[in-house]
Amino acid sequence: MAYWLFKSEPDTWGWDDQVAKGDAGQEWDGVRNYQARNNMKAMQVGDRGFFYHSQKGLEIVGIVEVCALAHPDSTSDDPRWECVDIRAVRPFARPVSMAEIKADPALSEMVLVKNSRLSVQPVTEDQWRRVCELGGTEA
DNA sequence: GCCAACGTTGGC
DNA sequence: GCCAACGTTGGC
Repeated sequence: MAYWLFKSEPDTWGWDDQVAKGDAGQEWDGVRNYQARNNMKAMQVGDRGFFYHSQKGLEIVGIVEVCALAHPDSTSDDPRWECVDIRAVRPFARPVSMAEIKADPALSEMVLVKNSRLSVQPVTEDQWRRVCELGGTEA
Protein backbone atom coordinates (compact mmCIF):
# COMPACT_ATOMS: atom_id res chain seq x y z
CA MET A 1 0.00 0.00 0.00
CA ALA A 2 1.17 3.50 -0.84
CA TYR A 3 0.62 6.75 1.03
CA TRP A 4 -0.37 10.16 -0.35
CA LEU A 5 -1.40 13.66 0.62
CA PHE A 6 -4.38 15.55 -0.81
CA LYS A 7 -4.50 19.30 -0.51
CA SER A 8 -7.64 21.41 -0.63
CA GLU A 9 -8.77 24.86 0.32
CA PRO A 10 -11.38 24.31 3.01
CA ASP A 11 -13.50 27.14 1.58
CA THR A 12 -13.83 25.12 -1.62
CA TRP A 13 -13.76 21.55 -0.34
CA GLY A 14 -12.90 20.80 3.26
CA TRP A 15 -12.70 17.82 5.57
CA ASP A 16 -16.31 18.32 6.67
CA ASP A 17 -17.45 18.16 3.05
CA GLN A 18 -15.46 14.98 2.60
CA VAL A 19 -16.95 13.39 5.75
CA ALA A 20 -20.45 14.33 4.55
CA LYS A 21 -19.92 12.12 1.49
CA GLY A 22 -19.56 9.09 3.73
CA ASP A 23 -18.29 5.74 2.48
CA ALA A 24 -19.43 6.46 -1.06
CA GLY A 25 -16.63 9.01 -1.29
CA GLN A 26 -16.14 11.73 -3.82
CA GLU A 27 -14.04 12.16 -6.94
CA TRP A 28 -10.99 14.36 -6.40
CA ASP A 29 -11.79 16.51 -9.40
CA GLY A 30 -10.37 19.78 -10.63
CA VAL A 31 -6.72 18.78 -10.71
CA ARG A 32 -5.06 20.35 -13.76
CA ASN A 33 -1.46 19.52 -13.09
CA TYR A 34 0.36 16.59 -14.66
CA GLN A 35 2.43 15.64 -11.62
CA ALA A 36 -0.63 15.55 -9.41
CA ARG A 37 -2.58 13.60 -12.03
CA ASN A 38 0.22 11.11 -12.48
CA ASN A 39 0.23 10.51 -8.74
CA MET A 40 -3.48 9.75 -8.89
CA LYS A 41 -3.02 7.37 -11.82
CA ALA A 42 -0.48 5.47 -9.71
CA MET A 43 -2.92 4.98 -6.83
CA GLN A 44 -4.51 1.67 -5.92
CA VAL A 45 -7.83 1.13 -4.18
CA GLY A 46 -7.09 0.98 -0.45
CA ASP A 47 -4.15 3.40 -0.56
CA ARG A 48 -4.26 5.88 2.31
CA GLY A 49 -3.82 9.63 2.19
CA PHE A 50 -3.65 12.66 4.43
CA PHE A 51 -6.22 15.43 3.97
CA TYR A 52 -4.55 18.85 4.18
CA HIS A 53 -6.20 22.26 4.44
CA SER A 54 -4.33 24.89 2.42
CA GLN A 55 -4.76 28.67 2.60
CA LYS A 56 -6.85 28.45 5.77
CA GLY A 57 -5.83 26.10 8.53
CA LEU A 58 -2.54 24.97 7.03
CA GLU A 59 -2.81 21.62 8.73
CA ILE A 60 -3.39 17.96 8.12
CA VAL A 61 -6.78 17.17 9.56
CA GLY A 62 -7.52 13.55 8.78
CA ILE A 63 -7.01 10.33 6.88
CA VAL A 64 -8.70 9.33 3.64
CA GLU A 65 -8.71 6.18 1.55
CA VAL A 66 -8.69 5.73 -2.22
CA CYS A 67 -11.97 4.00 -3.12
CA ALA A 68 -11.89 4.15 -6.94
CA LEU A 69 -9.06 4.00 -9.45
CA ALA A 70 -8.30 6.97 -11.69
CA HIS A 71 -11.07 7.69 -14.18
CA PRO A 72 -11.93 10.70 -16.39
CA ASP A 73 -12.54 13.89 -14.42
CA SER A 74 -16.24 14.66 -14.75
CA THR A 75 -15.53 18.39 -14.54
CA SER A 76 -13.37 18.39 -17.69
CA ASP A 77 -14.03 17.67 -21.36
CA ASP A 78 -10.32 17.08 -21.82
CA PRO A 79 -9.57 13.35 -21.56
CA ARG A 80 -6.10 14.10 -20.24
CA TRP A 81 -7.51 14.91 -16.81
CA GLU A 82 -8.29 11.96 -14.60
CA CYS A 83 -8.89 11.59 -10.91
CA VAL A 84 -9.51 8.99 -8.21
CA ASP A 85 -12.32 8.84 -5.66
CA ILE A 86 -11.52 9.13 -1.98
CA ARG A 87 -13.49 8.70 1.23
CA ALA A 88 -12.88 9.93 4.77
CA VAL A 89 -11.52 7.28 7.15
CA ARG A 90 -11.04 9.19 10.41
CA PRO A 91 -10.05 12.62 11.68
CA PHE A 92 -6.85 13.26 13.60
CA ALA A 93 -7.26 13.59 17.35
CA ARG A 94 -5.05 16.66 16.91
CA PRO A 95 -4.47 18.40 13.55
CA VAL A 96 -0.83 18.56 12.49
CA SER A 97 0.16 22.01 11.31
CA MET A 98 2.58 23.04 8.59
CA ALA A 99 4.66 24.78 11.28
CA GLU A 100 4.90 21.54 13.25
CA ILE A 101 5.90 19.60 10.14
CA LYS A 102 8.57 22.14 9.24
CA ALA A 103 9.94 22.03 12.78
CA ASP A 104 10.24 18.22 12.80
CA PRO A 105 13.58 16.98 11.42
CA ALA A 106 11.98 13.63 10.55
CA LEU A 107 9.59 15.41 8.20
CA SER A 108 11.95 17.85 6.51
CA GLU A 109 11.86 15.87 3.27
CA MET A 110 8.09 15.88 2.93
CA VAL A 111 6.90 17.16 -0.44
CA LEU A 112 4.58 19.45 1.52
CA VAL A 113 7.69 21.28 2.73
CA LYS A 114 9.77 20.98 -0.44
CA ASN A 115 7.09 21.69 -3.03
CA SER A 116 4.09 23.09 -1.28
CA ARG A 117 2.33 23.85 -4.55
CA LEU A 118 1.85 20.25 -5.64
CA SER A 119 -1.76 19.38 -4.80
CA VAL A 120 -1.50 15.58 -4.77
CA GLN A 121 1.73 14.32 -3.26
CA PRO A 122 3.41 11.05 -2.34
CA VAL A 123 4.21 10.40 1.34
CA THR A 124 6.77 7.86 2.52
CA GLU A 125 5.88 5.17 5.04
CA ASP A 126 8.19 6.75 7.65
CA GLN A 127 6.58 10.15 7.13
CA TRP A 128 3.16 8.55 7.36
CA ARG A 129 3.92 6.94 10.71
CA ARG A 130 5.44 10.09 12.14
CA VAL A 131 2.55 12.36 11.12
CA CYS A 132 0.01 9.86 12.48
CA GLU A 133 1.92 9.86 15.75
CA LEU A 134 1.80 13.66 15.91
CA GLY A 135 -1.87 13.57 14.99
CA GLY A 136 -2.65 11.19 17.82
CA THR A 137 -4.05 8.43 15.62
CA GLU A 138 -2.95 4.95 14.59
CA ALA A 139 -1.10 4.70 11.29
C1' DG B 1 -1.95 41.60 0.02
C1' DC B 2 2.66 40.34 -1.24
C1' DC B 3 5.82 37.70 -3.48
C1' DA B 4 8.58 33.49 -4.42
C1' DA B 5 8.24 29.21 -6.68
C1' DC B 6 6.60 26.71 -10.13
C1' DG B 7 4.11 25.29 -14.44
C1' DT B 8 2.50 26.46 -18.95
C1' DT B 9 2.40 28.88 -23.21
C1' DG B 10 3.96 30.53 -27.43
C1' DG B 11 7.23 33.09 -30.45
C1' DC B 12 11.43 32.34 -32.53
C1' DG C 1 13.84 22.87 -28.65
C1' DC C 2 14.84 27.03 -26.09
C1' DC C 3 13.49 30.53 -23.16
C1' DA C 4 10.97 34.77 -21.94
C1' DA C 5 6.54 36.08 -20.50
C1' DC C 6 2.74 35.14 -18.11
C1' DG C 7 -0.59 32.96 -14.82
C1' DT C 8 -1.43 30.43 -10.61
C1' DT C 9 -0.63 28.66 -6.15
C1' DG C 10 -0.03 29.03 -1.41
C1' DG C 11 2.78 30.27 2.69
C1' DC C 12 3.76 34.26 5.05
